[in-house]
Amino acid sequence: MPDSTDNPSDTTAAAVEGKAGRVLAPRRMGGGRRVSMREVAQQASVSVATVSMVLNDNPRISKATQIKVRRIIDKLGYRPNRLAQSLSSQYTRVLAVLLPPLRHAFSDPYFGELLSGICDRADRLGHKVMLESAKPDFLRERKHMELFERRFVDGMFCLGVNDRHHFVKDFAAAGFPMVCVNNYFPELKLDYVVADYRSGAEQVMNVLLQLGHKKIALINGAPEAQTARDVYEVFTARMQDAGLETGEDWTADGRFIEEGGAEATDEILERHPDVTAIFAGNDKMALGAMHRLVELGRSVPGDVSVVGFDDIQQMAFVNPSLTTVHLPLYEVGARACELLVQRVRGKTDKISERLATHLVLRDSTSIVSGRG
Amino acid sequence: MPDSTDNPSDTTAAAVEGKAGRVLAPRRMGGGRRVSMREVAQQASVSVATVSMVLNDNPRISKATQIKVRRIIDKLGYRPNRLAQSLSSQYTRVLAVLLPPLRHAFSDPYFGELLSGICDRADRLGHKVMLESAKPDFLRERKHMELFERRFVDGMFCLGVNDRHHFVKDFAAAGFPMVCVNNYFPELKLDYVVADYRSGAEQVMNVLLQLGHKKIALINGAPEAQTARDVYEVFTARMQDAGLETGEDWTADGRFIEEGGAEATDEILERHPDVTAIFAGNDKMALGAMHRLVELGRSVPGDVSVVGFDDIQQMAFVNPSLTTVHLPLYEVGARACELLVQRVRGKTDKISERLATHLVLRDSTSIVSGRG
DNA sequence: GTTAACTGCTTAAACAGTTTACCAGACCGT
DNA sequence: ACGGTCTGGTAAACTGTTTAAGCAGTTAAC
Repeated sequence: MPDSTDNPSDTTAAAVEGKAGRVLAPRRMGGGRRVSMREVAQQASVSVATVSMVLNDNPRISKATQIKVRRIIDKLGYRPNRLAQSLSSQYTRVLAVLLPPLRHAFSDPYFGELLSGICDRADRLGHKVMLESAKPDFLRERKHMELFERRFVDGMFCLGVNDRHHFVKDFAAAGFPMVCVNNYFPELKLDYVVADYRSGAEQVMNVLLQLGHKKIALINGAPEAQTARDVYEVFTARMQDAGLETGEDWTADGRFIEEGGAEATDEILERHPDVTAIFAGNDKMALGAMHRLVELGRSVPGDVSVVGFDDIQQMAFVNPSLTTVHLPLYEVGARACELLVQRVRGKTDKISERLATHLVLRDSTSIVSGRG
Repeated sequence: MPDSTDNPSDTTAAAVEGKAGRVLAPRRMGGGRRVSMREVAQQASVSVATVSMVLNDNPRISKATQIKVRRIIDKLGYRPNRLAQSLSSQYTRVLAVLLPPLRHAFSDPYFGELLSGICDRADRLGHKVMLESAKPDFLRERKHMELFERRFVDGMFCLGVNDRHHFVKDFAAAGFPMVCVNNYFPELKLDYVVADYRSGAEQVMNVLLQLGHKKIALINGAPEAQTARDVYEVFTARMQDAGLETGEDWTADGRFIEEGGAEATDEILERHPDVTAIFAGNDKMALGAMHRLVELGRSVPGDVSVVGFDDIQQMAFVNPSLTTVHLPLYEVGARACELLVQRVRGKTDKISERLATHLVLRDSTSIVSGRG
């Protein structure tokens, strides 16, 4: 297929291309001729300062000049260069989202929902969003600080952080706006927006106890996260309140992933074959648990009820559909974005919010079976 | 705060500040004192041009000066301001990802995987990634062009685009680097990287036919996408090759979502209650189909085999685990990123690639049942 | 009728780098 | 001793905005 002559005998195509008598000449690729404020000013017979003020709706410009300049702007198709704007003004109007360096973190619907909320709201507030992954190298080279120091961004969202991530303190120390999204650090005084994990866990325990379950296990993820500890505490407290057996051996770590949920299920079944309900700290672990249970010949919810947490998209469509706690992740992201923008604009008082959660009853839970 | 006397009782600070008796005074929050190239130059007793050349490893700088300047840079903790860098140089080193305006697009693992690949590779290549959603307003206001014109970005990825998205032509017309990620336009000569949908579909058809299926239905998404048409064409061709019944009524639109997959399944069952296999154009529709089948009392794969497409994360853990075509979405994203960066750097010859796909056999498929 | 305030715009100094053109001194051959 | 080529560096122009300070001309105040 060596086709050295391109488009032979094609005389019409170029003309057909249409619109603006093409053949835009050699000017460097990247679009025609860039128009600067200078040229607008010249054509309008005013100074660049005037053009700038017109663009910023400065009231010191007369109506007449406004219109005259705007007309020229439209005529020339002028677009202000935002690098220059940001350089001389205070703001970049860009926010960064720092994601944990998990394998393919973006494809996790949990982070996806948060991200959706952040991006949509940022857009509405006139901000751009930049993505970063908190890899070890990234942090070691202090790139998270560089983002601010080199004026890439005005503010930062931290997702999926926990007590082991000491870098979260750096931002506050340097005075850079940052908000933790869906996690918090009671002792650190950082800005945050979270879903109400405690309330969600309470609702789960209520329904499981009401269904008559007495042998309930908890599969949880990183205990380094305050939200995970919240769930654990509620679980333990409610079991004790009900006078039921609890403790370390009724808990297993599922690392917040499907495989982990499956393995944790093995552990639990080994220690307590008579378990009748499993409460998982997120939906992915719940899915792993259900999968393993079915593999081992236990029916869900017939033999064992399973409850998840997060309410990510697919969970309404797995078999059986999963009972879970709906977290308003989209809203958490959106709200975090609003608060961060306020911070960037100079708001100084403490910023934190807790959004309500609610249980979604589906088919993975049922009244305890005979032997329970 | 009327402070008519400037810097009262401050005799030393002003002198220390250096250069132009500054009076930087109440420096706004956002980290301590920002160091500029100027100050590095002064302390090192060289010109700013020299400092700039040191930073850019210009060979015209002597080893001695290199070291001297770098020492000062480290001492002062100087970080070049990238707004100024981008303003005077050619590049911003930022790429944009344009996502379709689907409800909560980010939480779709399909886009997530592509995004992961893009971001990881961009990071390695020294580029930042910005997120945008192609909402109607966004396009109407030509914000997709503004991103380039206002020098926000050097290049752009388009995800989830199809023939209805006329804006994809705008980039090429204006000479802005853009690459289509996992879709393509045979007649448009745009840069793209795709997974090999045809080969994937061939593999699916091979296995279904080998398992003895004769009544096979296809649930597909937007026929406006070339990749979807590829799947459809292979499906039809292979059915005809095998002398089996095919046609419009053996196909249904599932809009690429779970609900759509479920509804499409209803349609198909109504038209052909004797169907023994369903081939879905993506995993979400396959999940919806399985859910509906089970709901209606048909067992998977006992009564009906189901095959998906994409191989998104959770599909190994649903019940039954889904047989599907693995698309190397992460690699597609990563490769697209490499190609886009080449384009940005001036590469001019056509850029396009097709990455291999392979079938992943799991538990949602089996040999055709008795009556088949 | 002079001073004061306001209007509407301009000038020029930031902002923080890159890059081109030039220049002084060292080195070299004749 | 003199012109030519390197070397390593500098000064200045340039990127495209914002914004503080300044300045005519008009109006209002006393």
